[in-house]
Amino acid sequence: MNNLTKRQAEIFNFVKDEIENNGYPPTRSEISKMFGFKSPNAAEDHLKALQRKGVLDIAAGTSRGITLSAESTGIPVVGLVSAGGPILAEQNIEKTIPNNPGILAHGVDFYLKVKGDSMIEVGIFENDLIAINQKMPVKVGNIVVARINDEVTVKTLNKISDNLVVLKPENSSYSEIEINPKKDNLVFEGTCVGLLRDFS
Amino acid sequence: MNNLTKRQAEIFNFVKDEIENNGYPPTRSEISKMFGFKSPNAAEDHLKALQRKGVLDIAAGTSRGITLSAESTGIPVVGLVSAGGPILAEQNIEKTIPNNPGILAHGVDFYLKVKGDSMIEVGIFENDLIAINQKMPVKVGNIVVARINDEVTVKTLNKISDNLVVLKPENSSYSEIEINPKKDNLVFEGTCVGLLRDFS
DNA sequence: TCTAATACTGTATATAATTACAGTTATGAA
DNA sequence: TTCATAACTGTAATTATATACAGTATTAGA
Repeated sequence: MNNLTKRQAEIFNFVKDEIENNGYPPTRSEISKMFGFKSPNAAEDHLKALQRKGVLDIAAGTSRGITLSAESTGIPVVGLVSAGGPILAEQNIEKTIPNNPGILAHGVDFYLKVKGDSMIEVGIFENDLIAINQKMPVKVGNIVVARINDEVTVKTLNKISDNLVVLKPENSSYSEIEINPKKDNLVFEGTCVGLLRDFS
Repeated sequence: MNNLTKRQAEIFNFVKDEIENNGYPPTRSEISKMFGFKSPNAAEDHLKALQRKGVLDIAAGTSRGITLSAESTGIPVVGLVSAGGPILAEQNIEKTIPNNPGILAHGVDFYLKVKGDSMIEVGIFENDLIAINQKMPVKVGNIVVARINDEVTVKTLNKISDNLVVLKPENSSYSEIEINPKKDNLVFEGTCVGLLRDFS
C-alpha cells in the first residue's frame, strides 16, 4: 500500500473488512465506535487522508459512499520473470484482478502467469494464472514457486532437507532439478493453491 | 430467482447492479429516481417484498443497509450429471460460489464440475470447475457443454452442420463423437469460458 | 366474487450521516 | 526552531435516509 501510517492502515483495513463482511461501507460513526474515537471527525480526517493517498474513493454527500480505489483492490498478476528482486515489485505487476474471497480454499496473495510446458501433466498450461499463497508452509507434494539464484520457477516440491531440495517438473521430457540450498540461493515464493484459466 | 414479479426482478437487478458498480447499495430515493417513482415509499414497498421473498437482507435503521441474501448471490456449481431435466435445476446445484466479476473476460452463468479425463490434453482435469457461459453462440473450436439425449458432456466442438455435429475429446485414447442432430436430441448448454482449480 | 398482494402517490418525521469549523497534542522533517 | 502532518476532541448544522401512515388502482389467486 502507498505509505500509509500504521493507524491509517488500521482504518483502511477496517473499512475493507466492513465492505467484505457487511456488503456496504461503514459510516464515520461506525468507524469512530470501532476505534473508540469520541468524535466522528476523527474518522472523517482519516478517510480524507486515505483518499489523499489514493487508496479510497469517497462520494461527497453520500452516506456510506466509500469505495476501495482500483489500486487498493485486486490481486496482482505477475509474469514469470527471471530478474532479481522481489516478485511483487511494481514493475513486475502486469495487472490486478478483483479479489474473489470464498472461491478458493486458501488465500491468494498473487497470481503468476505461467510460461512453458513443464507442468502440463498436472494440467498447468502456458498462460494459465496460478494462484499463489505466500504464507502457507511449503510442503512436499505441493506445487511451489521457487526462486533459484534469481530465476523463478514453478515445480512440484519432491524432497526438502538441509542439503538437498528436489523440484520435479510435471512433464516427462524434463528432468528433476536438484538444489543444494547451502550452495545455491533458494527462496520459496509461495505455494500454488489454485488455477485460473480464461478461454478467450 | 424465487418467483419474483417482473417489476420486483427489475428492482432486484438494479440493486444488484448498483452494488456491483458503485460498491455500495442504493437508497430508496435512488431506486425511486431510477424507476421514476414519485415516492420513496414505492421503493420501500419493493424492498420489503424482496426481503419477504428472501432475496435481499435489509438492516433496519441503516442507510444503504441492503445486501443480497446468500441464495441470490453466488454462481451455482453443478455436477456433470447424466440425468435429464435442466442442468441448473435445484437438485443439481452442489453449492454456489461468490460471483467474481472482472476475473474472466466473459460472463459466467454456472460452474460445471468435470468428471473423467476426456479433456486432459487441454488441461481440463477431473474435479476442475469449468466456467460456463450460456449466452455465447457456440462456435467451432470452442469447448462446449453439450447434452446428447440427456447425457451431458464437455468436448471441443469440431464441426457443426445441419446433419452432423462432431465433438472431439481432447485425449488421444478417446474417439470423436458424431451426432446427427436430426436423429439425436442435441442441446448446447453453453461454452466454456474459464477454468478454476482449487489445490487443497 | 372476495381477498390478498402488487404497484404505486403523497406526506411527514425521526434519525442517520456527512462534513465544516475550531481546537489540542505529538512527532518528524526542513 | 518552525512548520506541516498526524491523530485526535468537541460542537453543530445541513442534508441524506429510512420508514411509518393513509390512500388509490390493478391484478391474481382461492
